[in-house]
Amino acid sequence: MKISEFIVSVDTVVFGYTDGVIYTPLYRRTPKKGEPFPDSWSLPGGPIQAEETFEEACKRKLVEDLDLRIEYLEQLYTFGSPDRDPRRRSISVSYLALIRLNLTQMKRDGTEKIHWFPIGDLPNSGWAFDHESVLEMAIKRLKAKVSYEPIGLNLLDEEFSIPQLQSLYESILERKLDRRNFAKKIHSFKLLVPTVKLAVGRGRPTQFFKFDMNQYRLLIKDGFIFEI
Amino acid sequence: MKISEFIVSVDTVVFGYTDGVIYTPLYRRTPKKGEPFPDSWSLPGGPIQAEETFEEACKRKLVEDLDLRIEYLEQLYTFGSPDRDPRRRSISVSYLALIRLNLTQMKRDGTEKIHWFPIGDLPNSGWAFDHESVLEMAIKRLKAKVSYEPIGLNLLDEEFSIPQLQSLYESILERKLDRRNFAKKIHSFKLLVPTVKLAVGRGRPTQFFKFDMNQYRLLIKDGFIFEI
DNA sequence: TTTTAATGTGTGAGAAGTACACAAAAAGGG
DNA sequence: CCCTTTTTGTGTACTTCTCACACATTAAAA
Repeated sequence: MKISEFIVSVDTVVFGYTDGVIYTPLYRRTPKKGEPFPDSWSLPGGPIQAEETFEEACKRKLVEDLDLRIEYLEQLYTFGSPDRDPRRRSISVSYLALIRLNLTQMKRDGTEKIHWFPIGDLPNSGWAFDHESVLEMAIKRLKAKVSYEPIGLNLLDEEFSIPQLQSLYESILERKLDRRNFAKKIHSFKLLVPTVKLAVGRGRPTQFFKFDMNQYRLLIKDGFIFEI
Repeated sequence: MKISEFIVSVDTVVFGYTDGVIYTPLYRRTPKKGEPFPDSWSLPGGPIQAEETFEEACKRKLVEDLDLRIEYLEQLYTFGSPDRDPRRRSISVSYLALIRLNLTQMKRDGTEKIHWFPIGDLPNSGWAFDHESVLEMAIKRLKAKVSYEPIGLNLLDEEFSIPQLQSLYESILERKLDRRNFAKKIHSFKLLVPTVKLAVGRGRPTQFFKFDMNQYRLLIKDGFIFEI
């Protein structure tokens, strides 16, 4: 029997959050001889090297191409239909990454080959490979997972307020939540520890919190389920 | 930059159900020159061919090696740490499959290289590659998914009774469920259509049902969530 | 000083989950 | 043939969670 070998790449869907909007960076492919999909939008990623794990490859590419530090990384899905790459058979292991968005860096990217798109306002054509499906799947996964695991926190600063957390959830889930019920639920977990008060902006000053990850891990072992 | 190529395989965790027990078939590797893990237990699977999709490769291997017809197939996870195959870098895209168990076939398998293990009584050593982790992950996925998608039905005959369905759930979830509350919940979905009555065995005869998949798909579009 | 904007907190009604008991139908045993 | 055993089918009360909703507090802006 003939055993074939394939090119294996990683592609990472990165999500960052600021001001009520979730952004994802896309890379505009430069026209190059022998490279398919010139000028199309693609996810950051590329072939993995002989001795690195998938995760290492994701992180390496994100540092090389976007200078990004990842807070959270999970495998999403592996795409490998025989016709996904017009050149030759290729496999793409896709990942979902969450970061704390750095605004100044994001601004800078706007002028280069990287563009940050709000996930509600993505390009509707000009996608490379199957990357539009990958991104769709990542958005679906984020929406589903944020409801039963506290991964959303990786999109916020380490210290955050309840209103900030609520806005984040509202952005991801695309629906309004009741302020009082949200706070009640969050507090019922007893996983937030208050930090210093910050009084920026109008209105009553907001209490800031940190997430108690150790306590969370303990509760998980006892069968606790975080659920928004 | 050097671009490497890798062997890509599929490995499938198959689950079948009968008499209150979930079984999975494992393959005992024959000692062969150049083949790692002689006499170890491995999942059914193998290298994918140049022009087939992952799913096609799964199905082909299961027919070739086990003569199995699949009711349900979903991608599980992709394993590819650099040291998982002692020979060379290899990638395994793992799948989870559900079948309607054929008892006579399962009996026959017992005398050959395939053994069907109850998932509560797996070998505790002698595993090939990372296949023990793959199977663990598949069991976790099955347990989680059966609660919010009606995939368990793929393990039963097309016509089944409520008590049969309940036993299946109890086997997968590893806990007893209340008969009345279970029936109430199942009926509340209005997704079961009664078929002929069968009166085998002692006790009051049982009503059999079919699952109305079309109706289910309609409800899903309206945001309905199946939840046990 | 008054107004405006934002945060913080409690209560009651309805829905859903959970515990629980008795009736019906058929097979097994004397 | 009747009584017992086994298994299925169904309803009700109690508890828990969900969801809608209003007023007090604090500081900036007018």
